[in-house]
Amino acid sequence: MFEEEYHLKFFEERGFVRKRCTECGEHFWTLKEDMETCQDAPCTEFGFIDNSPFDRVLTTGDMRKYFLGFFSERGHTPLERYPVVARWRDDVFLVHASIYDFQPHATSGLVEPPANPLVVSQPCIRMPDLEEVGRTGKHMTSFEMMGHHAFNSDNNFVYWKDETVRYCHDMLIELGLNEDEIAYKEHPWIGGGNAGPSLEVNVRGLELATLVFMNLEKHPDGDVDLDGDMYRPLSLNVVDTGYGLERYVWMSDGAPTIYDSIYPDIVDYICNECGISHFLNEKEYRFMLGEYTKLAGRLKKDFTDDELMNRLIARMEERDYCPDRSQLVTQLTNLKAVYTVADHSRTIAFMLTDGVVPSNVAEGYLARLMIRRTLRNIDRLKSDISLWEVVKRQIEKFSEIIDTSKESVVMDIIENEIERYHETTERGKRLVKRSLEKWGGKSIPLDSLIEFYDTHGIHPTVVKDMAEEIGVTVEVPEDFNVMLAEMHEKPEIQDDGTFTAEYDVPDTELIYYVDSERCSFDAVVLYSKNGDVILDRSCFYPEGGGQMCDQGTIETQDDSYRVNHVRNENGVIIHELEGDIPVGERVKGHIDIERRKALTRHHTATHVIISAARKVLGQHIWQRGAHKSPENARLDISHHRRVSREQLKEIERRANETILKDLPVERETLSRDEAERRFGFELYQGGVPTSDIIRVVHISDVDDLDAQACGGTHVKSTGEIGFIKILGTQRIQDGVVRLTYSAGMPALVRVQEIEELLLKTADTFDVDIDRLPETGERFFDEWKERGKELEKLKEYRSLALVDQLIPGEFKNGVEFVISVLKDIDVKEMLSAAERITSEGNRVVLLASVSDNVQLVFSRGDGIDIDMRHILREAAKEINGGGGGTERTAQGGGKKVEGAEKALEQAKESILEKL
RNA sequence: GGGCCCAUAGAUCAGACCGGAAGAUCGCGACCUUUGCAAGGUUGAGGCCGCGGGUUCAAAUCCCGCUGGGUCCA
Repeated sequence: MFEEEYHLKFFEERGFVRKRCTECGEHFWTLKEDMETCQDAPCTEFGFIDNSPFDRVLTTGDMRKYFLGFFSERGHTPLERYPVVARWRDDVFLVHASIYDFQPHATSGLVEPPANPLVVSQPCIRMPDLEEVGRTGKHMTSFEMMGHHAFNSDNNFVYWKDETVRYCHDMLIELGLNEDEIAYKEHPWIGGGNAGPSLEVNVRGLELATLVFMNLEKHPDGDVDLDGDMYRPLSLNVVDTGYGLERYVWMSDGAPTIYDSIYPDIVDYICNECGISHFLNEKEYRFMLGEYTKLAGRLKKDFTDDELMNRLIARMEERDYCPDRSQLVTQLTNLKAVYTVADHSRTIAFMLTDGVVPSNVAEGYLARLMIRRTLRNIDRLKSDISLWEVVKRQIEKFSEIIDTSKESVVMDIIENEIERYHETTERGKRLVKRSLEKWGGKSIPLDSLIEFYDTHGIHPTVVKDMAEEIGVTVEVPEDFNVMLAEMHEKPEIQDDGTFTAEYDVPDTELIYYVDSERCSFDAVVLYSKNGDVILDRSCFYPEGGGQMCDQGTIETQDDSYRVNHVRNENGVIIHELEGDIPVGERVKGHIDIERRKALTRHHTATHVIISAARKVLGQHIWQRGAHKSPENARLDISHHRRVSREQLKEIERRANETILKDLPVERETLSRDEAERRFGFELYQGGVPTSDIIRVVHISDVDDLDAQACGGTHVKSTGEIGFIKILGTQRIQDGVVRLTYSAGMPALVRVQEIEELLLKTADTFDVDIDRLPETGERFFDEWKERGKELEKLKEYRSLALVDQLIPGEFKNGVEFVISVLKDIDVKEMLSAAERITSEGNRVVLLASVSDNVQLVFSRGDGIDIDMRHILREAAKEINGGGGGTERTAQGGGKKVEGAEKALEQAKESILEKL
């Protein structure tokens, strides 16, 4: 694939030869005629451990600086790194590669890239290799991808394959590498709807960079077939390179594992705390670990741990070391947990400081997953090491690239997560214990194991450990995870086929941006079909940014049409009305200005609220959704705890303070690039605009600057909002809190309503509203007391009832106690019947008449009749039914006048059966 | 965004599948036993069975909605 694409001038000039890897069969370019393999794992074993090919030892900071410097000197603009959570994209949660920063809008050509060419060191998070972390010595969940990118268009060619490879090659040589050692492996690249040729840069078993040349995009009409999908040439050709920062550092110091290279201090700290010896300056130990990493890197993913261990021991014995197998296994198992904690803690640090709030949904879940995994590993190490302590060390260690300002919030979040983890494990343990008791020494069935994990979050290994403590073996199938995955599998959601229609009209002139107070306008009809009317210009604000649309009327010379809904389709405003207006007609539009004003107040109020919430709850607050109607508005924010009453009142107080200060609400139209530079990604709280030019709305305050990219309508100054009343909070998801509030007149109306409710309630109790709480409490207490008293009295009454009913009528040696009562509870009748039938040879047939009829039939132990049958037959007389026990049945019906007859009938059938 | 689960006494949970008088254990109070403690015994208090509807003669139990919580997956 793309074979012809790889014959670069650079390769030719320098005398590279194209070879085929004897292991994997892929082609690669090298200066060394006799190079056999592609120099990537598993074809080539790591050859840099304790044997660095570089001429210097680098720290992560050194390498980052070096790389950025190298490319700056060669005309690249260095960029600040982006957050690890991809707020500007809706297709992914986390940044997996440096190019993600510029997708989809810069790579598609819709938006200019922030610089061209550019260089960045972008922290990335990759979860798919989670299980490999700590096991292979090289996998990490977070890493920095250093990348230099160039965006080539028809009228702006920057550089392409040749220069890219040249840069990479020069840099590696500058680091002291012998150029003979480099292999450029051909590796067609497909992903994210794009494709193109790519070269992997491999040295001594490690892939040091990937140079991707994106020049194709997926398109049904394309004529390039890749894996069954059709692709066509891209208008923009993008140089997408990725250099794994940590790998350079690792290669430079040749540590036995990447973790020992990147986090030696953290690894030491964890080992010390857990009492694990990890002395890399001991020759035998260092050799062992290095060989382990080499083997783990060389063997394919499906190796068994046993095989690996055999080979490792064999290698050690070659050196005349005599390892103890079980000790080795224990040490490596412990190390795996240590490395996992070291690796995950940095990922957690990146995620939380970049504003991810742990949750059960979206990227929040990924954060929780990392935290739980880490805590589980800490548990496995049987240590009381504090996760917060490790994360804190990571934040400090990587302060050059991690935001240290959020420490206190991050600590609070982690503490909260630890608490929850412990609660879940405790609850889980109790559940498992009960289940083990229930299955009484037998193994727990697989279904229960799945339920424990899927529903209660208890990992099967936890169940296994607990079961073994009490001597029960539990089999956890090897493919447990696969089974779970299959369970969750569901049919793919079909594209519903809806598409936005293309209208052949120019974009509508948006009057509401120019003059937000204007409520009537003249316009010409450009299009009208099925009630969808398009004008050349409009005041009508379409539904968007969580703000409901305007309503109003459009008038022609003779008619007036009500505008029910307004929408925006790619810059064209569509007015939905009942009927059509001929194209070309001149019309007058009027918007419902009161509705608009209410919407506007709620929109600005939303900005005020989010700013207040940030101050009260913390800088991690992020808008997860918002809705503004004329009556009220709601704002969903990311937050890890419930918002307390006090915090709520404080947010409300601050919001109203902002109103009282009557601060100007400023609108600015900025280039995307400038807006991002000035305000950061916090601009995109409400979503990411697709345009190059952004409208930024900000409320200037002395100590705060709330800025958002926002297309909604806003008041001129905060005083116009009048008054904000928070109506309530809701936790709509774990980690997401919804605030509902009202602004302006609707807020007052709501306050008045609440006052009404209070007054009405106070009136019922005949007290002042101030005394309502204590009065309510008193009434509730008294109500409970009376309930208890009533219970007692009824008990007495049932005693009296017994005396009143006996003796009954004797027939066939049985004493029949039969009575139709009035307003007696079933409970009383049961109680009386129980007493009566406990001695003598008695049958009790009771009915109580109120709105309906309740029956209680009971008999002494000596009489062998199923009272349920008797009762069900009798209940037919009152259109009812019943049930109970053989000895005592109860039931009832609706036909009050049949009560007597029912008892009579029951007596007859009992006599028949005696 | 999708799935699953839970809410009953101060705490932990039965009861729910299959509707028919609200239960256990721990904790709390009193008394007994004991020099005292620990422990044991006797006994008692403590429940809008999360909220609101519906079905039914009858709902903790079945159905619907809501609220609060847990959990797995993308």
